[in-house]
Amino acid sequence: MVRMADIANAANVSVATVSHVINGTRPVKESTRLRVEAALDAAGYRRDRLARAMRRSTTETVGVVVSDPTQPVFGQMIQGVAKEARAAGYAMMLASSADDGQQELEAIKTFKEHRVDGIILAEVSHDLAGFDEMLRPDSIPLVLLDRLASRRLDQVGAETVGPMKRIVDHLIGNGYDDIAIVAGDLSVPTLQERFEGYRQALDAADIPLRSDRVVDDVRTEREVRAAMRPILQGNERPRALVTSSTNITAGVLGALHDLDMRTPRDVALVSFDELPYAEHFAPRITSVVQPAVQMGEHAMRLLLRRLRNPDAQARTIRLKPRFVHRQSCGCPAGAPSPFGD
Amino acid sequence: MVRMADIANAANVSVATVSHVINGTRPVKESTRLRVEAALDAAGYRRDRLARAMRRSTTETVGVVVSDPTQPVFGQMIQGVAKEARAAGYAMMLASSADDGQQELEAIKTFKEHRVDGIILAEVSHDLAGFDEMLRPDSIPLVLLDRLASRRLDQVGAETVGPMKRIVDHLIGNGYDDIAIVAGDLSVPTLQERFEGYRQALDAADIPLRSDRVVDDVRTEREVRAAMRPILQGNERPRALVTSSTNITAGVLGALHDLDMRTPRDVALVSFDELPYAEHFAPRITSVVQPAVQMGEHAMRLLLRRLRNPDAQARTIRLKPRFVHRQSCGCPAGAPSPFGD
DNA sequence: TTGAAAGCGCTAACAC
DNA sequence: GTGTTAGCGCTTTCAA
Repeated sequence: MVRMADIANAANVSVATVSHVINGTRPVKESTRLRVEAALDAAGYRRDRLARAMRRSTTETVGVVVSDPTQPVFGQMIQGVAKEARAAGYAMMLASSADDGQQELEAIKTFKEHRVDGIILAEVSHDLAGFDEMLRPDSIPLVLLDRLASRRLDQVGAETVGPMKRIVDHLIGNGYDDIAIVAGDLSVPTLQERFEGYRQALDAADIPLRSDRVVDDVRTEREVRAAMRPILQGNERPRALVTSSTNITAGVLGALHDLDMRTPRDVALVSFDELPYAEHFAPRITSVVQPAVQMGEHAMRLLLRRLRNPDAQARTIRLKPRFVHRQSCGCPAGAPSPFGD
Repeated sequence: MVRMADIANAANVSVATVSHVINGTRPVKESTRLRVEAALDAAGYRRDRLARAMRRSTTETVGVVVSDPTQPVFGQMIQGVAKEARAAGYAMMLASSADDGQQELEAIKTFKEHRVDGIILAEVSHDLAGFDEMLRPDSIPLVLLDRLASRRLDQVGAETVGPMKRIVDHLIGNGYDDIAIVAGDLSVPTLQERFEGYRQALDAADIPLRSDRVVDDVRTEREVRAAMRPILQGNERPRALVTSSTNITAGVLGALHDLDMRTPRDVALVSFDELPYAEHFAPRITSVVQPAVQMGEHAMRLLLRRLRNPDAQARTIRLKPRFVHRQSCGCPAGAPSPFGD
């Protein structure tokens, strides 16, 4: 690699002048500047961000931890972060945690060793040990994405309770009064919130909450699939289902397939989170869609703001999801979307 | 951050000794070692990879460029790279190129500024300017993923011609003799190869290649959707379709939906590349599935090998895709998979 | 078995 | 308007 010293030699100036030409950090006589720029060009000089970071103690790099980059929603968040990072001249380091608190901590430590300026945690494990340490004000700037925690932290998520209530309301408005929720692991805060939306919708409609209509403590697609089979069989089955995440929806679809059941004919379905390419496939599932790309963008912007102003007050941003009205909720075909989009 | 010098002070040794204790780079007397380790622990020392990289001129970081992280197949590749990188103690920088040669070059330059040890290009733009420069032996180690180029480079891809031929053979074996291919942009090498597989299958079956059965020069899902409508209308329509990528398949599904057509009833369909969660949805599309995670793993391993041995001979790895036999190809239900899986 | 010190490439304080 | 130089935190050579 060609260094500043080489350029300085070629242009007959000091390294200081070269540095100032490159960074525009102090006035340089026109003729000198041109000479330096010519030398820079001729040599194909590229700055060494390592040395620069060393000296300035800022790497202009952010670390992003996601639980699973193969899930489209995380790909979208990554995309959003990457876009804003690039615009601000930041590089992005990425690590995958497999939703495991241990690996997540590991990744954070590695990021710190690399002296990233800040960290974005897309879907922090809810059981993250050493979480308190992150709250220490002298710790590295941190933004939480998707799964939120303390309001003392910068964080970006989607609205959950309201939208979930709204799609359950929609089912109720369609005449369903026996609605089950496949809620997933209720110790996860976001899933807990989605359940809360369901609860509120039933409450508002004076429908009693029945524990045999709440499928919780299921984590994987496979578990959901297995758990749903007995529930969907027989005449006692619920007439409508609400699902709380992509994987859960996938598991439910698996169970429906196993039983050769159709939606909305045999059971109505609405889903929080959408499966990719969902618009092309049957069943066409009425869904709440999180604006994942924008969430990533906001997270990066929040981090940049914090880097510029370390003492800024912590901010929590909740973005509105979109409602996509399709057929699985059992509305008459061609009916206008009750969601106003 | 606590520095080595602090540890050296605390343990009453020189920084050299601290360094050697941490890295195990020279024998240290047991008692000294214990004292240093105690001090390390007490202070919660974490090494500074920046300073280390500065001195050793290796960052133990790799750069990955993908064209679009929201596409599951790239998420999978990223996952594979991340896993192997972590196992080898490497950090991963990620940039998204939007399949644009300009942004791709930009990302590569930024990576070089950050002095990454090597770069993985997942789906290099086929029009990448300055490509020759990468072939220069003094350039930074590089591995191509998915879209391959010169055999003088390390690269990892999936087999294409053979598998494509095989699924077209499968259609032919099912009695279809009027098969169209939705080939996408044939200036993209991987898509060109897939087309070649189609051509070979027709050739082997003595079916003439008709230019009105080749839909090329379509790039986006939207373009495919629009282009397919006239082709699918009327009685002259092909009886079977082969699609060359996820986006193309999505566009075809859109067109089928627009025309209220079903597969395999109105037209049979097989797809190269699979849409995520495809197993849960109708139509259930017979597909060739690339082992994207393993491709990512191999790419990282190839890069590590090159870093250890810069003079190793360039290697091209082609992984076998899986065949997933479903209903869209029009085989009788319950027929055994002709693919032997 | 250990320590002193040079130096990786840059930025910025200070001097002229 | 420009140059000299200390120093960021580490690794590693040389010397003891």
